[in-house]
Amino acid sequence: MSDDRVHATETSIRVLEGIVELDGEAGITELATHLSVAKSTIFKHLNTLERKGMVVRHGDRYRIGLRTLEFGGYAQRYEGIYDTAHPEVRQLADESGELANLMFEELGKGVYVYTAEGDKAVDINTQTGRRDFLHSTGIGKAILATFPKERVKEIIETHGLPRATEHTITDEDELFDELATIREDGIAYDHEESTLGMACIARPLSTPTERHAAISITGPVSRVMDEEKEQEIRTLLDRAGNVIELNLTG
Amino acid sequence: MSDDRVHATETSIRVLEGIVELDGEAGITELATHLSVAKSTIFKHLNTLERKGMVVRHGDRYRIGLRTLEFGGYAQRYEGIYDTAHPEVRQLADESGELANLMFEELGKGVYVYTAEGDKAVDINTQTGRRDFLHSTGIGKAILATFPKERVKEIIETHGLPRATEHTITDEDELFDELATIREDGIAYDHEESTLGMACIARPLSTPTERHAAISITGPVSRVMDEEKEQEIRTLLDRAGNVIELNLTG
DNA sequence: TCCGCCGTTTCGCTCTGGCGAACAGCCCAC
DNA sequence: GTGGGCTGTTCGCCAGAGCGAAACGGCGGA
Repeated sequence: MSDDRVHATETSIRVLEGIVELDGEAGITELATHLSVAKSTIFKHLNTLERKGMVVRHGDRYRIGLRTLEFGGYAQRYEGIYDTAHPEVRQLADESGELANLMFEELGKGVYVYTAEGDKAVDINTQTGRRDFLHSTGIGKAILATFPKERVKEIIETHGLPRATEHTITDEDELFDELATIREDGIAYDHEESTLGMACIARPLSTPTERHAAISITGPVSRVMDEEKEQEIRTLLDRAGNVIELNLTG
Repeated sequence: MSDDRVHATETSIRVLEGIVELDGEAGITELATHLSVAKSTIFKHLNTLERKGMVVRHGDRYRIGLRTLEFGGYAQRYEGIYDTAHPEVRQLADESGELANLMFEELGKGVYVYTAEGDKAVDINTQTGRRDFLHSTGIGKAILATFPKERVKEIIETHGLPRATEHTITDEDELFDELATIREDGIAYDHEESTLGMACIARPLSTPTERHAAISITGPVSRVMDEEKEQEIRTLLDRAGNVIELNLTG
């Protein structure tokens, strides 16, 4: 590992990040002050990014361009898991009526790689590509449970255990206890740990690749945690998980 | 328009493009020869891109990272059209059983921003984020029909009218005639113009934003072009289009 | 064991990315 | 109208960074 890096590329990416941080839309001066970089610098970067479609301008405002979506599509597709898993996740959404998710780990955080809405699903902004901490969601904890203790410690070191709600697990020991339970049980729960009022039941996927992944169903506590419904969801997750794992090894 | 540009950023993006061109996965030397750039240069760029999650390495192979998917999500979301249109497109897929698409124009090409599969849908690789020429697909022609003639000429100048199949329209005058028909009719057809055996019926969306868009249903010629089914699809597209346009202006 | 391929590192030279300041266009207040 | 303050845009300079060529090291196949 060396510190050979291309500084200009980093600034360009910071420009993209800046646009996101400024609610997806920004002007040149706005970005310059937000990132503490000279206006003229931002100008040049936006110019090149626009030329490549990574950014698009509406008048004098810049937004993230659809070109990024193209690259995103490749990122999805070239993980074999996606192809076999996404129809199952969609079916999960149809059968449960709730929100179904597929998450991959990357750089110690969780990325929603596919999300499907059932007919009763709440309109929470869980959208494709979103990144989330692993410790504060059920689906994230399911992924963490598939990692060796060392790796989990590494992740905690880099990202910490920030609190999302009053129920978020922020204590390291408590987290390790929880992960042990998940490993035994094969299922992870999330009781309002990432969003108040929302619960989530998740199942890790054991994959032949280096990519760690999990699937989950999310919904309002009242619906998802109802004893009968909970059993039904566990069954659905298990079936889907088995199908995916079977197709992957097959 | 000036030629102020950040060369290093362009190389970084070319690296991403290179990975895609090499079927989504590449090594350093491979990329260096493919892009005619020094190995050490590629090395540095990949290092930087990896640190930012734009690229991910499995052993000594590099792939597009999921970080791009995150940016892609923002690109989708910050077009108001997406939020109101994507549930309708999903419903189109469910009702027709075929493939339903939502396309936006960007930089003179068409981007599939949302795609949904019905239960009989063929597994063609029309995936989210894919870019296509506008002249050689039904949904693309629907978008072209919403542009003034000048803009269409510009697009032809930059991208040409490359042939995809023997049925692709490659003559400029013929294309303009076709676009006139589409404007009158409100519906665009694609008879094996982009893929042999496949047909597509599309409807332009008139939006209050600068983004030009269209929706379509795609399937095998035998199914989609059946007279009865064709009428059904036209009705479905019209209903969905009206709902979307109503929600956008409302 | 050697050869060849690949990723990694080193090392200069050149060029360019980044800055600050000046310029230009727009809109609003007055 | 007209001036001030906000944009985006351009100019020119200089340290430093991007890039290439070549050398290094590690792995695997012949």
